[in-house]
Amino acid sequence: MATRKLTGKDLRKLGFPEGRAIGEAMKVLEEHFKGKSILHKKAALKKVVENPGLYLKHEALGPVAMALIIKTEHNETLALREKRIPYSIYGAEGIEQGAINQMEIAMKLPVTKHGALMPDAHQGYGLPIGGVLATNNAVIPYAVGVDIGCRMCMTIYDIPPAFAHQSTEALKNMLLENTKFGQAVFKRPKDHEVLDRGLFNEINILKSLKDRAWMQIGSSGGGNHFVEFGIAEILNGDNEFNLPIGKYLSVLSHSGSRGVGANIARHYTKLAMDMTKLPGEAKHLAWLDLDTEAGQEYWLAMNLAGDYASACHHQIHERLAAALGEKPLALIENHHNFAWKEQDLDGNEVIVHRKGATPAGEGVLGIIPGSMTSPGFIVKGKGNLESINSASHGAGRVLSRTRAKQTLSKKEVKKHIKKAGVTLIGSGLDEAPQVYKNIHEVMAHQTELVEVLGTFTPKVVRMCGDERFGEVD
DNA sequence: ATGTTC
Repeated sequence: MATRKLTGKDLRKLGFPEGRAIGEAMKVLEEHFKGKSILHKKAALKKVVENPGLYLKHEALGPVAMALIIKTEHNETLALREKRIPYSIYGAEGIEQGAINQMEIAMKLPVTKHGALMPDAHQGYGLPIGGVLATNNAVIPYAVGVDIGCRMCMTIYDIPPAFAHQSTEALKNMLLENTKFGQAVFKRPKDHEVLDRGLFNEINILKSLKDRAWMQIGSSGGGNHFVEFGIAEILNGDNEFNLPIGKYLSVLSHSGSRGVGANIARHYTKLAMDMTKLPGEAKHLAWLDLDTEAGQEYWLAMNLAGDYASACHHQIHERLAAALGEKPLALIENHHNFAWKEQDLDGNEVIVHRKGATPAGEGVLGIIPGSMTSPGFIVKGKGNLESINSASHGAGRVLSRTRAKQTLSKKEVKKHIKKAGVTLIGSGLDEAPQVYKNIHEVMAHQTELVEVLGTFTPKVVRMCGDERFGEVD
Protein backbone atom coordinates (compact mmCIF):
# COMPACT_ATOMS: atom_id res chain seq x y z
CA MET A 1 0.00 0.00 0.00
CA ALA A 2 1.29 3.47 -0.85
CA THR A 3 1.95 5.16 2.48
CA ARG A 4 4.22 7.98 1.39
CA LYS A 5 3.54 11.24 3.11
CA LEU A 6 1.37 13.84 1.44
CA THR A 7 3.33 17.01 0.79
CA GLY A 8 2.27 20.64 0.76
CA LYS A 9 2.46 20.41 -3.01
CA ASP A 10 -0.09 17.57 -3.03
CA LEU A 11 -2.44 19.64 -0.89
CA ARG A 12 -2.16 22.63 -3.18
CA LYS A 13 -3.11 20.37 -6.08
CA LEU A 14 -6.24 19.41 -4.15
CA GLY A 15 -7.13 23.10 -4.01
CA PHE A 16 -5.65 24.14 -0.65
CA PRO A 17 -4.80 27.86 -0.53
CA GLU A 18 -1.44 29.14 0.81
CA GLY A 19 -1.57 29.50 4.55
CA ARG A 20 -2.51 27.82 7.76
CA ALA A 21 -4.95 25.25 6.33
CA ILE A 22 -2.06 23.27 4.84
CA GLY A 23 -0.31 23.06 8.21
CA GLU A 24 -3.56 22.04 9.94
CA ALA A 25 -4.13 19.33 7.33
CA MET A 26 -0.61 17.95 7.84
CA LYS A 27 -1.23 17.78 11.57
CA VAL A 28 -4.56 16.03 11.11
CA LEU A 29 -2.99 13.50 8.74
CA GLU A 30 -0.38 12.67 11.38
CA GLU A 31 -2.92 12.34 14.16
CA HIS A 32 -5.96 10.74 12.51
CA PHE A 33 -4.99 9.23 9.19
CA LYS A 34 -1.86 7.24 10.02
CA GLY A 35 -1.63 4.09 7.93
CA LYS A 36 -4.50 5.08 5.66
CA SER A 37 -3.86 4.93 1.92
CA ILE A 38 -2.84 8.03 0.06
CA LEU A 39 -6.03 7.88 -1.99
CA HIS A 40 -8.14 7.78 1.14
CA LYS A 41 -6.32 10.80 2.59
CA LYS A 42 -6.65 12.77 -0.62
CA ALA A 43 -10.35 11.98 -0.96
CA ALA A 44 -11.09 13.12 2.60
CA LEU A 45 -9.13 16.37 2.24
CA LYS A 46 -10.67 17.10 -1.15
CA LYS A 47 -14.17 16.94 0.33
CA VAL A 48 -13.18 19.42 3.07
CA VAL A 49 -11.55 21.90 0.75
CA GLU A 50 -14.58 21.80 -1.58
CA ASN A 51 -17.07 22.37 1.21
CA PRO A 52 -15.40 23.35 4.48
CA GLY A 53 -18.69 24.51 6.01
CA LEU A 54 -19.92 20.89 6.27
CA TYR A 55 -16.86 19.84 8.27
CA LEU A 56 -16.63 22.53 10.96
CA LYS A 57 -17.87 20.12 13.66
CA HIS A 58 -16.05 17.06 12.27
CA GLU A 59 -13.96 15.41 14.99
CA ALA A 60 -10.78 15.04 12.95
CA LEU A 61 -11.18 17.48 10.08
CA GLY A 62 -12.77 20.38 12.02
CA PRO A 63 -9.53 22.38 12.44
CA VAL A 64 -8.79 22.09 8.72
CA ALA A 65 -12.26 23.32 7.84
CA MET A 66 -11.90 26.20 10.31
CA ALA A 67 -8.56 27.28 8.82
CA LEU A 68 -10.04 27.18 5.33
CA ILE A 69 -12.98 29.33 6.34
CA ILE A 70 -10.98 31.87 8.31
CA LYS A 71 -8.72 32.13 5.30
CA THR A 72 -11.53 33.10 2.99
CA GLU A 73 -12.91 35.68 5.40
CA HIS A 74 -9.61 37.50 5.91
CA ASN A 75 -8.88 38.54 2.40
CA GLU A 76 -9.05 42.30 2.76
CA THR A 77 -5.75 43.80 1.63
CA LEU A 78 -4.45 46.65 3.76
CA ALA A 79 -3.03 49.71 2.01
CA LEU A 80 0.49 51.01 2.56
CA ARG A 81 1.10 54.68 3.32
CA GLU A 82 1.48 56.87 0.26
CA LYS A 83 4.65 58.50 1.61
CA ARG A 84 7.33 56.67 3.49
CA ILE A 85 8.43 57.80 6.92
CA PRO A 86 12.00 59.22 6.77
CA TYR A 87 14.74 57.00 8.16
CA SER A 88 18.51 57.15 8.66
CA ILE A 89 21.03 55.26 6.53
CA TYR A 90 24.60 54.69 7.67
CA GLY A 91 27.18 54.12 4.95
CA ALA A 92 24.66 54.43 2.10
CA GLU A 93 27.36 54.25 -0.61
CA GLY A 94 28.20 50.67 0.40
CA ILE A 95 24.62 49.40 0.54
CA GLU A 96 23.00 47.59 -2.40
CA GLN A 97 19.89 49.13 -3.95
CA GLY A 98 17.81 46.03 -3.19
CA ALA A 99 18.24 46.55 0.54
CA ILE A 100 17.28 50.23 0.28
CA ASN A 101 14.17 49.35 -1.75
CA GLN A 102 13.09 46.87 0.92
CA MET A 103 13.62 49.44 3.68
CA GLU A 104 11.54 52.03 1.79
CA ILE A 105 8.64 49.57 1.60
CA ALA A 106 8.95 48.85 5.34
CA MET A 107 8.77 52.59 6.03
CA LYS A 108 5.33 52.66 4.38
CA LEU A 109 3.71 50.08 6.66
CA PRO A 110 0.82 51.55 8.64
CA VAL A 111 2.32 50.19 11.87
CA THR A 112 5.83 51.62 11.26
CA LYS A 113 7.02 54.48 13.49
CA HIS A 114 10.79 54.68 12.89
CA GLY A 115 13.50 52.92 10.91
CA ALA A 116 17.23 52.85 10.28
CA LEU A 117 19.58 50.99 7.95
CA MET A 118 22.97 49.81 9.21
CA PRO A 119 26.16 49.99 7.10
CA ASP A 120 26.37 46.21 6.60
CA ALA A 121 22.85 46.05 5.13
CA HIS A 122 21.99 43.74 2.27
CA GLN A 123 18.83 42.30 0.76
CA GLY A 124 16.90 39.74 2.77
CA TYR A 125 13.36 38.42 3.03
CA GLY A 126 10.92 41.20 3.93
CA LEU A 127 13.13 43.55 5.94
CA PRO A 128 16.75 43.76 4.74
CA ILE A 129 19.49 42.22 6.89
CA GLY A 130 20.86 45.25 8.74
CA GLY A 131 17.40 46.81 8.95
CA VAL A 132 15.99 48.24 12.18
CA LEU A 133 12.25 48.88 12.38
CA ALA A 134 10.23 50.34 15.25
CA THR A 135 6.49 49.65 15.10
CA ASN A 136 3.42 50.45 17.12
CA ASN A 137 2.18 47.43 19.08
CA ALA A 138 2.90 45.01 16.21
CA VAL A 139 5.56 42.37 15.73
CA ILE A 140 6.71 41.30 12.26
CA PRO A 141 8.18 37.77 12.24
CA TYR A 142 10.19 38.44 9.08
CA ALA A 143 11.61 41.65 10.61
CA VAL A 144 12.99 39.52 13.46
CA GLY A 145 14.43 37.03 11.00
CA VAL A 146 14.27 33.29 10.49
CA ASP A 147 17.02 32.53 12.97
CA ILE A 148 15.32 34.06 16.00
CA GLY A 149 17.75 35.16 18.71
CA CYS A 150 20.84 34.59 16.56
CA ARG A 151 23.72 36.15 18.46
CA MET A 152 27.39 36.57 19.28
CA CYS A 153 29.10 35.38 22.45
CA MET A 154 32.72 35.88 23.51
CA THR A 155 34.64 34.58 26.50
CA ILE A 156 38.06 35.97 27.40
CA TYR A 157 40.68 33.88 29.25
CA ASP A 158 43.75 34.52 31.33
CA ILE A 159 45.91 32.82 28.71
CA PRO A 160 48.59 34.71 26.74
CA PRO A 161 48.19 34.96 22.94
CA ALA A 162 51.39 32.95 22.38
CA PHE A 163 49.34 29.85 23.33
CA ALA A 164 47.32 30.19 20.12
CA HIS A 165 50.47 30.13 18.02
CA GLN A 166 52.16 27.30 19.91
CA SER A 167 49.14 25.06 20.38
CA THR A 168 47.19 25.39 17.15
CA GLU A 169 46.71 21.62 16.89
CA ALA A 170 45.42 21.38 20.47
CA LEU A 171 42.94 24.19 19.88
CA LYS A 172 41.79 22.57 16.65
CA ASN A 173 41.12 19.33 18.52
CA MET A 174 39.22 21.17 21.24
CA LEU A 175 36.91 22.58 18.57
CA LEU A 176 36.49 19.19 16.93
CA GLU A 177 35.61 17.54 20.22
CA ASN A 178 33.45 20.23 21.77
CA THR A 179 31.41 21.77 18.98
CA LYS A 180 28.79 20.31 16.62
CA PHE A 181 27.64 21.86 13.37
CA GLY A 182 24.78 21.39 10.94
CA GLN A 183 23.08 18.04 11.37
CA ALA A 184 25.60 16.73 13.88
CA VAL A 185 24.54 16.74 17.53
CA PHE A 186 26.07 15.64 20.81
CA LYS A 187 25.55 12.03 21.83
CA ARG A 188 24.75 13.17 25.34
CA PRO A 189 23.33 16.70 25.24
CA LYS A 190 23.80 18.71 28.43
CA ASP A 191 20.69 19.64 30.34
CA HIS A 192 19.70 23.28 30.67
CA GLU A 193 17.03 25.18 32.58
CA VAL A 194 15.54 26.50 29.33
CA LEU A 195 14.45 22.95 28.38
CA ASP A 196 12.23 22.80 31.48
CA ARG A 197 10.21 25.90 30.57
CA GLY A 198 6.48 25.30 30.92
CA LEU A 199 5.89 27.17 27.68
CA PHE A 200 7.08 24.10 25.76
CA ASN A 201 3.86 22.39 26.94
CA GLU A 202 1.56 25.39 26.57
CA ILE A 203 1.87 26.38 22.92
CA ASN A 204 1.09 23.78 20.26
CA ILE A 205 3.95 24.59 17.92
CA LEU A 206 6.39 24.43 20.85
CA LYS A 207 5.13 20.99 21.96
CA SER A 208 6.29 19.60 18.63
CA LEU A 209 9.70 21.28 18.99
CA LYS A 210 10.63 20.16 22.49
CA ASP A 211 12.45 16.97 21.41
CA ARG A 212 14.40 18.86 18.79
CA ALA A 213 15.35 21.51 21.36
CA TRP A 214 16.67 18.84 23.69
CA MET A 215 18.57 17.08 20.91
CA GLN A 216 20.23 20.16 19.42
CA ILE A 217 21.14 22.12 22.54
CA GLY A 218 24.77 23.23 22.63
CA SER A 219 25.21 22.84 18.86
CA SER A 220 25.91 25.40 16.15
CA GLY A 221 24.14 25.61 12.80
CA GLY A 222 25.30 25.99 9.23
CA GLY A 223 25.80 28.96 6.91
CA ASN A 224 27.65 31.79 8.64
CA HIS A 225 27.68 30.20 12.08
CA PHE A 226 31.09 29.63 13.65
CA VAL A 227 33.03 28.89 16.81
CA GLU A 228 36.60 30.16 16.92
CA PHE A 229 39.63 30.69 19.09
CA GLY A 230 41.38 33.99 18.60
CA ILE A 231 43.11 36.89 20.27
CA ALA A 232 41.08 39.59 21.95
CA GLU A 233 42.94 42.85 22.41
CA ILE A 234 41.52 45.13 25.05
CA LEU A 235 42.23 48.73 24.01
CA ASN A 236 40.52 50.57 26.84
CA GLY A 237 41.37 49.81 30.47
CA ASP A 238 38.16 51.50 31.64
CA ASN A 239 35.90 48.55 30.91
CA GLU A 240 33.09 46.65 32.65
CA PHE A 241 35.35 43.70 33.43
CA ASN A 242 38.34 45.54 34.90
CA LEU A 243 40.44 43.84 32.23
CA PRO A 244 43.85 45.47 31.88
CA ILE A 245 44.83 46.65 28.39
CA GLY A 246 46.43 43.70 26.60
CA LYS A 247 45.94 40.57 24.56
CA TYR A 248 44.05 37.45 25.68
CA LEU A 249 43.19 34.07 24.23
CA SER A 250 39.42 34.16 23.65
CA VAL A 251 36.53 32.17 22.20
CA LEU A 252 33.98 33.74 19.87
CA SER A 253 30.78 32.03 18.74
CA HIS A 254 28.04 32.98 16.30
CA SER A 255 24.84 30.94 16.12
CA GLY A 256 21.15 30.99 16.84
CA SER A 257 18.12 29.02 17.93
CA ARG A 258 18.52 26.08 15.52
CA GLY A 259 15.43 24.14 14.43
CA VAL A 260 13.38 25.55 17.31
CA GLY A 261 13.61 29.17 16.16
CA ALA A 262 13.37 28.29 12.47
CA ASN A 263 10.08 26.46 13.03
CA ILE A 264 8.65 29.18 15.26
CA ALA A 265 9.55 31.74 12.59
CA ARG A 266 7.98 29.68 9.83
CA HIS A 267 4.77 29.02 11.76
CA TYR A 268 4.11 32.61 12.83
CA THR A 269 5.19 34.16 9.54
CA LYS A 270 2.51 32.11 7.81
CA LEU A 271 -0.01 33.04 10.47
CA ALA A 272 0.88 36.73 10.07
CA MET A 273 0.61 36.56 6.29
CA ASP A 274 -2.79 34.94 6.73
CA MET A 275 -4.06 37.50 9.22
CA THR A 276 -2.53 40.64 7.70
CA LYS A 277 -2.94 40.82 3.94
CA LEU A 278 -0.55 43.36 2.40
CA PRO A 279 0.17 44.35 -1.20
CA GLY A 280 2.58 41.97 -2.98
CA GLU A 281 5.75 43.99 -2.49
CA ALA A 282 5.14 44.13 1.28
CA LYS A 283 3.56 40.72 1.88
CA HIS A 284 6.54 39.33 3.79
CA LEU A 285 6.28 42.23 6.25
CA ALA A 286 2.96 40.95 7.59
CA TRP A 287 2.66 41.61 11.31
CA LEU A 288 0.91 40.17 14.33
CA ASP A 289 -0.96 42.63 16.52
CA LEU A 290 0.37 42.26 20.07
CA ASP A 291 -3.18 42.48 21.38
CA THR A 292 -4.12 39.23 19.62
CA GLU A 293 -3.53 35.73 20.92
CA ALA A 294 -1.27 34.96 17.96
CA GLY A 295 0.81 38.08 18.67
CA GLN A 296 1.16 37.20 22.35
CA GLU A 297 2.10 33.62 21.46
CA TYR A 298 4.76 34.73 19.00
CA TRP A 299 6.20 37.14 21.56
CA LEU A 300 6.52 34.37 24.16
CA ALA A 301 7.85 31.84 21.64
CA MET A 302 10.35 34.38 20.26
CA ASN A 303 11.65 35.06 23.76
CA LEU A 304 11.97 31.35 24.43
CA ALA A 305 13.93 30.93 21.16
CA GLY A 306 16.20 33.79 22.28
CA ASP A 307 16.86 32.11 25.63
CA TYR A 308 17.48 28.83 23.83
CA ALA A 309 20.03 30.43 21.51
CA SER A 310 21.75 31.91 24.55
CA ALA A 311 21.79 28.52 26.28
CA CYS A 312 23.44 26.96 23.21
CA HIS A 313 26.21 29.57 23.28
CA HIS A 314 26.74 29.16 27.02
CA GLN A 315 27.16 25.40 26.61
CA ILE A 316 29.61 25.91 23.75
CA HIS A 317 31.71 28.20 25.94
CA GLU A 318 31.38 25.96 29.02
CA ARG A 319 32.73 22.99 27.08
CA LEU A 320 35.64 24.96 25.63
CA ALA A 321 36.47 26.59 28.98
CA ALA A 322 36.62 23.11 30.51
CA ALA A 323 38.87 21.94 27.66
CA LEU A 324 41.16 24.91 28.30
CA GLY A 325 41.03 24.19 32.03
CA GLU A 326 40.13 27.82 32.73
CA LYS A 327 37.31 30.02 33.94
CA PRO A 328 36.56 33.01 31.69
CA LEU A 329 37.62 36.46 32.90
CA ALA A 330 34.71 37.97 31.01
CA LEU A 331 31.68 36.99 28.91
CA ILE A 332 30.15 39.34 26.34
CA GLU A 333 26.97 38.44 24.48
CA ASN A 334 24.43 40.13 22.25
CA HIS A 335 21.50 39.19 20.03
CA HIS A 336 21.14 40.50 16.51
CA ASN A 337 17.86 38.92 15.27
CA PHE A 338 15.15 39.88 17.73
CA ALA A 339 12.43 42.33 18.77
CA TRP A 340 12.33 44.38 21.99
CA LYS A 341 9.91 46.73 23.70
CA GLU A 342 11.77 50.08 23.91
CA GLN A 343 11.00 53.79 24.16
CA ASP A 344 11.26 56.17 21.22
CA LEU A 345 12.24 59.89 21.18
CA ASP A 346 8.73 60.89 22.25
CA GLY A 347 8.78 58.49 25.16
CA ASN A 348 6.29 56.12 23.52
CA GLU A 349 6.70 52.36 23.70
CA VAL A 350 7.68 50.89 20.34
CA ILE A 351 8.50 47.37 19.18
CA VAL A 352 12.08 47.56 17.90
CA HIS A 353 12.98 44.84 15.41
CA ARG A 354 16.68 44.34 14.76
CA LYS A 355 17.25 41.99 11.87
CA GLY A 356 20.98 41.58 11.66
CA ALA A 357 21.66 44.63 13.82
CA THR A 358 23.48 44.94 17.15
CA PRO A 359 21.73 46.63 20.10
CA ALA A 360 23.72 49.79 20.86
CA GLY A 361 21.87 51.56 23.65
CA GLU A 362 24.05 53.73 25.90
CA GLY A 363 26.67 51.55 27.61
CA VAL A 364 25.37 48.32 26.05
CA LEU A 365 28.20 45.93 25.13
CA GLY A 366 28.26 43.99 21.90
CA ILE A 367 30.44 42.18 19.40
CA ILE A 368 30.64 43.02 15.71
CA PRO A 369 32.52 40.28 13.85
CA GLY A 370 34.58 41.00 10.73
CA SER A 371 35.47 37.86 8.80
CA MET A 372 37.74 34.91 9.52
CA THR A 373 40.71 36.89 8.16
CA SER A 374 39.81 40.34 9.50
CA PRO A 375 39.20 41.51 13.05
CA GLY A 376 35.92 41.73 14.91
CA PHE A 377 35.19 44.51 17.42
CA ILE A 378 34.10 44.60 21.05
CA VAL A 379 31.88 47.66 21.19
CA LYS A 380 29.95 49.80 23.64
CA GLY A 381 26.76 51.50 22.44
CA LYS A 382 26.48 55.28 22.44
CA GLY A 383 22.67 55.30 22.69
CA ASN A 384 22.11 57.13 19.40
CA LEU A 385 18.34 57.33 18.83
CA GLU A 386 18.84 58.25 15.16
CA SER A 387 19.95 54.64 14.65
CA ILE A 388 17.27 53.43 17.11
CA ASN A 389 20.10 52.44 19.49
CA SER A 390 21.58 50.05 16.94
CA ALA A 391 24.73 49.26 14.98
CA SER A 392 25.79 46.78 12.30
CA HIS A 393 26.00 43.07 13.14
CA GLY A 394 29.10 42.44 11.07
CA ALA A 395 30.72 43.43 7.82
CA GLY A 396 27.79 42.36 5.64
CA ARG A 397 27.91 40.44 2.39
CA VAL A 398 29.11 41.82 -0.92
CA LEU A 399 28.83 38.48 -2.73
CA SER A 400 25.69 36.36 -2.56
CA ARG A 401 26.15 32.66 -1.83
CA THR A 402 25.46 31.83 -5.47
CA ARG A 403 27.86 34.49 -6.81
CA ALA A 404 30.54 33.34 -4.37
CA LYS A 405 30.36 29.75 -5.63
CA GLN A 406 30.49 30.98 -9.23
CA THR A 407 33.36 33.44 -8.94
CA LEU A 408 35.75 32.27 -6.19
CA SER A 409 38.29 29.48 -6.53
CA LYS A 410 38.95 27.04 -3.70
CA LYS A 411 42.69 27.32 -4.18
CA GLU A 412 42.69 31.10 -4.03
CA VAL A 413 40.55 31.15 -0.89
CA LYS A 414 42.70 28.54 0.84
CA LYS A 415 45.82 30.56 0.06
CA HIS A 416 44.24 33.74 1.40
CA ILE A 417 43.24 32.04 4.66
CA LYS A 418 46.66 30.45 5.12
CA LYS A 419 48.40 33.75 4.45
CA ALA A 420 46.30 35.33 7.21
CA GLY A 421 47.62 32.69 9.63
CA VAL A 422 44.17 31.20 10.19
CA THR A 423 43.50 27.48 10.67
CA LEU A 424 40.09 26.51 9.33
CA ILE A 425 37.86 23.50 9.91
CA GLY A 426 34.83 23.18 7.61
CA SER A 427 33.23 26.12 5.77
CA GLY A 428 32.60 26.46 2.05
CA LEU A 429 33.25 28.98 -0.71
CA ASP A 430 30.00 30.77 0.14
CA GLU A 431 31.51 31.77 3.49
CA ALA A 432 34.98 32.71 2.23
CA PRO A 433 36.35 35.95 3.73
CA GLN A 434 36.08 37.53 0.27
CA VAL A 435 32.27 37.48 0.39
CA TYR A 436 32.26 40.14 3.12
CA LYS A 437 32.61 43.92 3.01
CA ASN A 438 35.70 45.57 4.45
CA ILE A 439 34.90 45.66 8.17
CA HIS A 440 37.09 48.75 8.73
CA GLU A 441 34.97 50.73 6.26
CA VAL A 442 31.80 49.48 7.92
CA MET A 443 33.11 50.52 11.36
CA ALA A 444 34.06 53.95 9.99
CA HIS A 445 30.40 54.51 9.09
CA GLN A 446 29.20 53.92 12.64
CA THR A 447 31.56 55.91 14.85
CA GLU A 448 28.50 57.85 16.11
CA LEU A 449 26.81 54.60 17.11
CA VAL A 450 29.44 52.61 19.01
CA GLU A 451 32.74 53.07 20.82
CA VAL A 452 35.40 50.41 20.19
CA LEU A 453 36.67 48.80 23.40
CA GLY A 454 38.73 46.08 21.78
CA THR A 455 39.35 43.85 18.79
CA PHE A 456 39.25 40.11 18.18
CA THR A 457 41.49 38.38 15.63
CA PRO A 458 40.47 34.83 14.65
CA LYS A 459 43.15 32.10 14.77
CA VAL A 460 41.46 28.68 14.72
CA VAL A 461 38.00 28.70 13.14
CA ARG A 462 35.34 26.02 12.85
CA MET A 463 32.31 26.30 10.59
CA CYS A 464 29.84 23.78 9.21
CA GLY A 465 31.47 21.36 6.77
CA ASP A 466 30.12 18.06 5.52
CA GLU A 467 27.94 17.62 8.62
CA ARG A 468 25.10 19.25 6.73
CA PHE A 469 24.83 15.99 4.79
CA GLY A 470 23.97 13.98 7.80
CA GLU A 471 27.07 12.94 9.77
CA VAL A 472 26.10 12.40 13.39
CA ASP A 473 28.56 11.28 16.03
C1' DA B 1 18.71 30.17 9.01
C1' DT B 2 16.29 25.14 8.27
C1' DG B 3 15.72 17.03 9.02
C1' DT B 4 16.78 23.47 3.09
C1' DT B 5 8.71 21.59 0.71
C1' DC B 6 4.60 22.61 6.37
